[in-house]
Amino acid sequence: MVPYDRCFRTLANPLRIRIIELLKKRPMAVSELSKQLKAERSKVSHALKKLKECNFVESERRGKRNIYSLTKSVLNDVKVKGNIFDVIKTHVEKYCKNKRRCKV
Amino acid sequence: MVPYDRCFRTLANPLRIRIIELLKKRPMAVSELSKQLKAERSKVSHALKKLKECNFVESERRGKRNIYSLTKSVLNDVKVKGNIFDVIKTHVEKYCKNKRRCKV
DNA sequence: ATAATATGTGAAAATAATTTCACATATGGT
DNA sequence: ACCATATGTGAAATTATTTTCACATATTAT
Repeated sequence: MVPYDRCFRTLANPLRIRIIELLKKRPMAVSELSKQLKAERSKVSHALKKLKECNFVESERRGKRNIYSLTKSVLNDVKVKGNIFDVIKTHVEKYCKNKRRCKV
Repeated sequence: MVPYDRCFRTLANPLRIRIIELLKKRPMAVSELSKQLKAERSKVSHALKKLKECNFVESERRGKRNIYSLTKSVLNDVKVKGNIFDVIKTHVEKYCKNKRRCKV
């Protein structure tokens, strides 16, 4: 079976990529992301859920807000010998072991 | 705008990934891919078309057959300083400049 | 020229993903 | 306790992708 096409599927979406681009600058709450992206709040919520399932982002409660930030997988530089697929493979092996959080 | 979500979209498909995995071994004709994958021939054809549009594969006529092989982008090792997205970016910038072949 | 083999392609049908919206939950302030 | 704010979530409606199939094209051999 193919273990990493789910990661690609999660990345195959303009909104989700734009979220990642925004979070590169700094961690943000859902409402702020929504505002910056001019996108429906619940749309952003759904997008973040999928990003989280693949361990591209993580979240932390701060008061009423949920602050989302990129995981090490996305923030860290890639040190992979191999091609584009090996990069995804590495991500899955390194960051998606917890089946509960990422059923890749 | 997002320039590389199209690449992710193309990779977000089990059949297309399996094709790439097979082509890692050696170049193959459509009918052989179809046989190995136990997938409809025209399904494989459609899949290859998308892979080609994103410059993941290329093809060469040999008699009646069309032999498909992976492009350098997929065969070569990644030497990218950056994260998973920089890898895709590099692919797009390096291999998808010809707008006629890849309208990313 | 005809037949056989290999592949490509458009479009309808089937499936899957995204969007939207109403409602659920959770926290903090009054 | 009640209200306001922030976010999550299920499900229907919408939209996009994949699959299937009939047919088109291309090459080779007879």
